[in-house]
Amino acid sequence: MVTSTIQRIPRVSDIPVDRPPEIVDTKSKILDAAEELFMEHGFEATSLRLITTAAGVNLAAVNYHFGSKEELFQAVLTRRLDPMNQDRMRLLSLYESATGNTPLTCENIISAMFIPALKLARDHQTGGKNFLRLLGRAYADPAPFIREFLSSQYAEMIARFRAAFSHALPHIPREELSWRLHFVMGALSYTLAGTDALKMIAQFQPGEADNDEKVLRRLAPFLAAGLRSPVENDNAPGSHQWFAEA
Amino acid sequence: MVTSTIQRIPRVSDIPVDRPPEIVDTKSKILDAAEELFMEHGFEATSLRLITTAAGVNLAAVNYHFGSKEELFQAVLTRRLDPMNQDRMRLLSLYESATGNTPLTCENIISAMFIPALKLARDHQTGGKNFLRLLGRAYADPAPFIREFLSSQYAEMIARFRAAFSHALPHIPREELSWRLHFVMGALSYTLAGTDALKMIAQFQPGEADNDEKVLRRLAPFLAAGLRSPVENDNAPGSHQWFAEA
DNA sequence: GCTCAATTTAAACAGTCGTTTGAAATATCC
DNA sequence: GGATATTTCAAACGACTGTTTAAATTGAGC
Repeated sequence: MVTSTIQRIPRVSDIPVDRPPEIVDTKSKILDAAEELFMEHGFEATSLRLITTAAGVNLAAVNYHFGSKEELFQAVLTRRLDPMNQDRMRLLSLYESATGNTPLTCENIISAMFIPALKLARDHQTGGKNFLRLLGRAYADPAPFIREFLSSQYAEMIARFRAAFSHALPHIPREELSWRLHFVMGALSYTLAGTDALKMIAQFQPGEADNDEKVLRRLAPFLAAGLRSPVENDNAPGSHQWFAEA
Repeated sequence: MVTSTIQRIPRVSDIPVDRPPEIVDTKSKILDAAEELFMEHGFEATSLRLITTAAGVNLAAVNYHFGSKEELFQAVLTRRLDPMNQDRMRLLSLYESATGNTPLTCENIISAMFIPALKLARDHQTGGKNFLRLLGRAYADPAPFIREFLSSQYAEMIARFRAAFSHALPHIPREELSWRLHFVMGALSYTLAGTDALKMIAQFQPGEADNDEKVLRRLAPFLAAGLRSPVENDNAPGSHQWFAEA
């Protein structure tokens, strides 16, 4: 019964990679260069001169086309983030209509979150890999304008997925579920951001093109198990005490 | 049988908070101010003039006592990170000797990782809360000198805990376990870093002093469930397909 | 071909950055 | 208490920052 619904669920390859026809105007050149350099050095450490030189355009072009460095950064993020979150919500709706009245599984919902990210990770042409790392790092950036921007960009998608998880896991209290969803988002962004930080913990040979995909294939079941885990009752007999107080 | 070993396990309150006797020399004043400002604005966005003004010392004092801005940042990290990781390993050894030949549970090992972090989170006097946020953000910082520094600082602790998890979860392949440990570290650092980012997903009222503790109490069981989850076999019948290929 | 708008360009703006310098002040030792 | 080492200080260094300006160039529309 579960497998019958899963078979009707679309595959990654069904989702077309929309490739805009090689735009080479100044605005796009700046966005591409900025995406790579912001990813590599972070927002503060990347100067406009570095970006405009790499893009082969005049220094003043950034302020002319985007207004300021901050607005350029937001434009870099929103160019891919907005379509990705739209994809996520569309995919979730597709799953829901495919399964009819039977609630989605955690795996379904996580797939709806991860597949659009995977789509970017696989898009070697348009620099999607760069973007995922940039996004993961933007999450941890202390700059208020970045936090507020991401917050507004994610608000709709988060609300949508929280409702889906709430449906799939009716026995988990609302507040607990919010936290678990936060953990999922955190693990995802951290994992996407740290492609080279992995050397710290595991020694893998980088360079494989589909590395991100392999990581997400391990991360998804890990998170699904966490989402489904029974809610701890502090005083229940037999439960683990974790960080017991005096 | 499990509970019998757990009862012998030390409690958080058993671990003394060592409070150095209010050092007020120039070096410490700089470290304290730098810790708070680096946490608030990040490494690049924090100027030495901001730090020295806040510390009430001369601008040249940083270069005199620490050599450079980068070395100051490393000193800020190492001041608390090194003792915390030592605590973690000591606690893990304590658990192991307490349970004798019976392998530790995931909960035990996670406790050994989290309790020293909690100890800092509770240490309102010496700015431990600031430090945890700073640490979480340093994880995601793209600056190579930060990544290399953290990598060397964590190497020993990570190896120690990987061995412990390998003992507790013998059925999980080595590479899979490395990834899961990475997910645990990521979720922990992301959670500690994002005290205000939480507003993005869940709407909580901040200001509670023991907020970090409450979060970790939810995060620990979530991660334990992920660590223990069965290893997925891609082609096994009945297993979820996740991101099915064509 | 002329007009008017959009875009690109070089140059300069007013600051801030991390770091260095050499003298002044303080602490330490015999 | 005088000599010596350590620490503090104000000032300046050269380089780099995001942004603005006004002139030069380009592109359509008619």
